Amino acid sequence: MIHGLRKLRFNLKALWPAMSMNLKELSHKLGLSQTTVSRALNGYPEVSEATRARVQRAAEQHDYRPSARAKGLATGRALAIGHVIQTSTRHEMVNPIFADFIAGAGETYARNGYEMVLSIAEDAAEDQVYRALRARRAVDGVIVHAPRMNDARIALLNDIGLPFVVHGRASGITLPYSWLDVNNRSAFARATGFLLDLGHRRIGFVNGLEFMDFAHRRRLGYTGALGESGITADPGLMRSGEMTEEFGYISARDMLAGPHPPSAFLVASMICGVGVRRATQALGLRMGRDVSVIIHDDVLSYLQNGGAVPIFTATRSSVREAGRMAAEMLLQNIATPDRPAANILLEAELVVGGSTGPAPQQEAP
Amino acid sequence: MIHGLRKLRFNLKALWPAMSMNLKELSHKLGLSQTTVSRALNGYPEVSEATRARVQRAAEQHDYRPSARAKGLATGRALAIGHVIQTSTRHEMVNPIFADFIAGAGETYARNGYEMVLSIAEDAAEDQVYRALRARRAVDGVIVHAPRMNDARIALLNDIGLPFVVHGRASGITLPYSWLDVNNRSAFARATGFLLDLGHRRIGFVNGLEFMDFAHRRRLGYTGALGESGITADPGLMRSGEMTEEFGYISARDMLAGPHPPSAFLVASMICGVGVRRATQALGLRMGRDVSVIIHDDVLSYLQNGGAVPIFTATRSSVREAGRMAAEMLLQNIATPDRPAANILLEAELVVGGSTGPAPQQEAP
DNA sequence: AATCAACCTCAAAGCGCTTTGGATACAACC
DNA sequence: GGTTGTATCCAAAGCGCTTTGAGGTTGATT
Repeated sequence: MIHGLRKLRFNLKALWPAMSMNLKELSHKLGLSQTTVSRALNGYPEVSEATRARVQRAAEQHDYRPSARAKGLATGRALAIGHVIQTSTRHEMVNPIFADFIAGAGETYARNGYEMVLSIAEDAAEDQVYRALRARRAVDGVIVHAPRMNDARIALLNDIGLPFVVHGRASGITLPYSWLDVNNRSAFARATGFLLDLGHRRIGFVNGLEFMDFAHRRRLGYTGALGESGITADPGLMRSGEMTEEFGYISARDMLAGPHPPSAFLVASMICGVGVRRATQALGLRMGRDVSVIIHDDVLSYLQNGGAVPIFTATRSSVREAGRMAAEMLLQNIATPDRPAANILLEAELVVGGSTGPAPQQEAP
Repeated sequence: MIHGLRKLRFNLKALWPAMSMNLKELSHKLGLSQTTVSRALNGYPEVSEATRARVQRAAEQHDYRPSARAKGLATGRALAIGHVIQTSTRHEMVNPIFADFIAGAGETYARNGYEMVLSIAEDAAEDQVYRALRARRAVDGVIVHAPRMNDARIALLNDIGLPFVVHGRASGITLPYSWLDVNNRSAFARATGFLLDLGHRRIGFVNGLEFMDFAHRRRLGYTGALGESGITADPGLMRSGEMTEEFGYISARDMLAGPHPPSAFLVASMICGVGVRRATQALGLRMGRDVSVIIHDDVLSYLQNGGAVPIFTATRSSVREAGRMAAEMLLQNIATPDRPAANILLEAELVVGGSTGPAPQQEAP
């Protein structure tokens, strides 16, 4: 029985289709040593140009490509970058930004011969995922997504010595680390200021979950700008939650139903904005006239903010571009281990669309 | 100069942090051979339970995890599945479905100890990406996304002998292959029938790009159902394009502006549906009264179709669940190479929301 | 003719695991 | 006592690459 099992396994391996061309066979075909062929293909100078050309041609012809694992084993580098996506069972939400970020980062990896490996981390087991990634030498580094305030992952990764770049920042962490972030605070302060200039005084704020660092900073921007104009933020005008369409809808609907409804909204994302729009229209209000709305636009490829004329006035910053840049940063960190932590702070652009206008005149009571 | 370069490379490797615990060291610590430790950890019966327990405890304690590459090299399997995401430069669109599908598939992989590797394929170079994946033994199999009609990838993958499962199907391919698909044709036929039953006779169809197989089948469902009711599809009521919000908006706006506007729309996705809604509302029409709308809902986690009461009447099928199932299918195919091609056809559910209602009475001319 | 670079090329030793084909010890059986 | 199991364990041979340290060939220089 035991031996039967073993034999089965063995047979499986034997049945495996003839493995593709490998270095040994290729060098044999060429009448060269493996060393020479390897050197020729990896651009070492110890090989004559004539030989190199011959080798390269043969490699192409036989569609030879070195085995990723053998190469990795020999060189000690994985030539792969990890992205850990968190999918909590509580809120089964996949970050909608993820796909575009990945697409951007992927371009950078492809250009540099790196692979991208994705891991799913369920809730608490997150630490284990990073640890495992490191222990199995599965990746040379990771991108940390969606940092929370005081995010524990940063210390963890420093501890276990796995190079990383954070997309975003983590307030409360004092150690230096590499990050790339949008200036959420200034973006939302500016948007708030824009609404104030239009005469709005009661501005509803539909924010993301505020333990997320970006949401925290956005709130600071919002309250700060109000404060500078001598306005105290009204707790009744602030909502925080997972950024779904439904959340935008409910938040706006409830605020508009209150005794002192806002005349404008500051909204965390395009998707939320769609929900806010649904709420305003359900009440027969027109966006840009009766109610002004500013959203944050991540320039997601599948949810563009209109065509030539933006639908929403928005603070804009491409998450795909962020992906490209973050990946580049990480690859540099890996290539130069002693490099000090690098930081990039991107400023969002304010684009004016049809969703904002002067505050309606206050009706006499 | 050359030697300087070499030395640099060498030094880098030397500087590399002390590699984590490996089998050799662990077995030495335990006073056992590598064989025994390996067997103990991999559940072979030739090891006493006492030894196994001792080994497992030590492994945990030292956070030992076998190197993925060494293991892969030794076993001949990569323990990784590839997903190729296409990002054409023409239309810089990332498939919005992708993130949720991946999340579903990732759960399956995680449960089975597999990794997920993503590759970006730019336009034409797609073949090369699959070839490279195979030649470098980077993955044990791939999931094929977004198949087109007569998709050439299926023949290619069969050729190079890389196990795969298609998410969707490819009309025109006669060879058997494994796939998992939603019954798009019946779903759209049913939705069309639903609208016809409500008295709608002019039904606009906002479809995806029709060289995509799913869009092709949806169209067959739509025209088929119309045909059964003795209605010939009006070319002026059919649009096909990349499924963005803007596309939905423009399509609906233009059709509604025509001489014989439709009283209902069949729409390819939730995102498109949002655009259609924007168009109807811009014209002062109310969804569910003046204009009926049915969308296809992939149950994306970040774009749910409302809360308890669906916003849109929809044909519904969870893409995340599809990811889970497709991944399972692929893992089985890999485990049992001679297994005949498996197919799963999921039926979409029709959920009735607030976006549909009886056709408005025709006004007398 | 001898020497010396400069240029090519190679055999062999890892990288960290799995797997094969024994080896060893102990008990049980005839 | 010798044989046969049975339960444990091990040394060593790969897997496919890179890299080290050396060995050959040329052709030019003394």
